Order: sequence, then structure tokens, then C-alpha cells
Amino acid sequence: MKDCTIYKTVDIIGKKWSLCILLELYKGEQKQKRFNELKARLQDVTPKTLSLRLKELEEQGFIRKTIDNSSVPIKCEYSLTESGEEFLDIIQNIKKWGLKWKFGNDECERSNCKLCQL
Amino acid sequence: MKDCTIYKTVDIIGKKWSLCILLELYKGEQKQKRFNELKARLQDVTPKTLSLRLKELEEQGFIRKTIDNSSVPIKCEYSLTESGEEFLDIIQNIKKWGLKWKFGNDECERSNCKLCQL
DNA sequence: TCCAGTAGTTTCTAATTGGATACTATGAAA
DNA sequence: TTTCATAGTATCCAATTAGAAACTACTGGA
Repeated sequence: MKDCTIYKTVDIIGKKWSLCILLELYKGEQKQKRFNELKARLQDVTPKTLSLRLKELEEQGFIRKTIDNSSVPIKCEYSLTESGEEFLDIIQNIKKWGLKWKFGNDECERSNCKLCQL
Repeated sequence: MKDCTIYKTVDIIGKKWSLCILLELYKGEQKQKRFNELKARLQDVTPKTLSLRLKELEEQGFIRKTIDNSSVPIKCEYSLTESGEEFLDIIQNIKKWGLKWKFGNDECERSNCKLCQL
């Protein structure tokens, strides 16, 4: 059972901030986002946790990190890979499900989600 | 951010056996399944963990528990609710994603998943 | 020289989660 | 009376995960 695809995929993206990070990278015009930018948007995340999750997501191929050392200070930019973008369909369905069955639309209206474009 | 629908839904179903339990309840002809039956099918789960997850899933409305005390010993049967069934679309998409991007089809062929009808 | 902004890391602690193992209670059957 | 099957609990411990707070290293600019 532990070699079940579902089981293994949940191990990768079941952690507290993983899906929110992917969602945050999807939002807005600008698809490249910097560390401090993500930290500011995901209000309650600590730099330690954000750093760990970004590393994991990169290792697992959901996101890529590009380092722009043309200017100073160095800027690191994170963006979705192709597989990460495809995973957003799932996140979208989770949101739809959550809104339908668990949390009223109004909750989402009041929260940051109104900006999430899903 | 913590009132984000995604964040909250992951809190509910991000735990280790939750999705596998839902999947197990979906499989097969017989939609009602008993505790020991689930324990046997989800090979590595301990009764404690299974018990906790079933309670959570019931509280959250994914599954329902019906007690058949007509015969002895009492039989408890678990089955998906309507919202639980709808969540299986998401699980199916997670599986598709996992097979496409992370784990070869062959892995799933070798595992119990070949029986999962997703 | 000191501050600001970049992107994190370090340390310590707390909370959550999961596993191993043994145990409970019920009633029927051998 | 012991055993079996039902459906779990209880206890203890280990591992994982998350958070708070402070700190690092780099360089440019005031």
C-alpha cells in the first residue's frame, strides 16, 4: 500500500504550506517571484518553513529556482515548472470542492482567495 | 492566508492515510466496508491510526458509519458520502498527475493500485 | 561607519503525527 | 471454559513538522 501513487504523492504535497506556495506562484501577471515576496504574501509562514518547502518543491520538480546575479544584491526567482502548472488543476478542484462542501463562498470572498484567480 | 480554502482543505485530507482510506472505500462492488476489512487492505496501517482517520473523515463529512447490530458481533460499516464520492475525482487527478510526472505506470501496475479502478 | 535590502540559516522548543504492542468488551461456538 | 471474530482503546515512545527569534553574509548607499 505504501507504494500506492496516491500515498506517495500526498507525502510530497501534503505538508502545511506546499499547496499554498504553488498557488502563490501561480497568481498574478508576474510568474517569477522572489523569496521575500513569497514570505510577505504568505503572511504566516516563517522563513525557515518557506525555505524548506521551496527546496522540497524544487527537488520534486514542481518549481524551479533561477538566480539572477546580474544585479546586486543577487535575486532568486521561483516559478512553476510544467508539472507544477499542471498540478494547479488539482488545486483548483480542491478549491471548488472546499467551497461547495465545506466553506461558504463568503469565507473565500473575505480572504486572500478572492485574488487567487482559481 | 490561514483562512484560505486550499490551506484548510489540506489540513483535513493531508494526513498520511486519509486519501488511501477514501480510495479503499471507493474500490470494488461492495461499497460498505468494515473496520477489519479496511485494516487488512491497507496493509501497513495500525488500528489506532485507522480509527483516528475514520473518525476525522466522518466528522468532516467524507464518510458515514452505519452500525448493524442485527447480528452478533455488531458490524460497523463505512461508506462514502456524496461529498466523499466527489472528492474521488480529485484523487483520480492526483493519481493521473503522479503517474505522468513522478512514478512510471509500471510501479502502479505492480502495486495494489492496479485494482483501484481509478 | 552604519543602515537597508537581498536570501536565507541556526538554534531551541512545541505540537502534531504515527507506530508498536498489548489490551478491552461482546457473545457465539467448540 | 477456552477460543474466535467483531471493533476498536490504551499506553508509551519516536519521528516529523512547524514556529519564534535571532543571526549570517553580501554589497550599495547615506
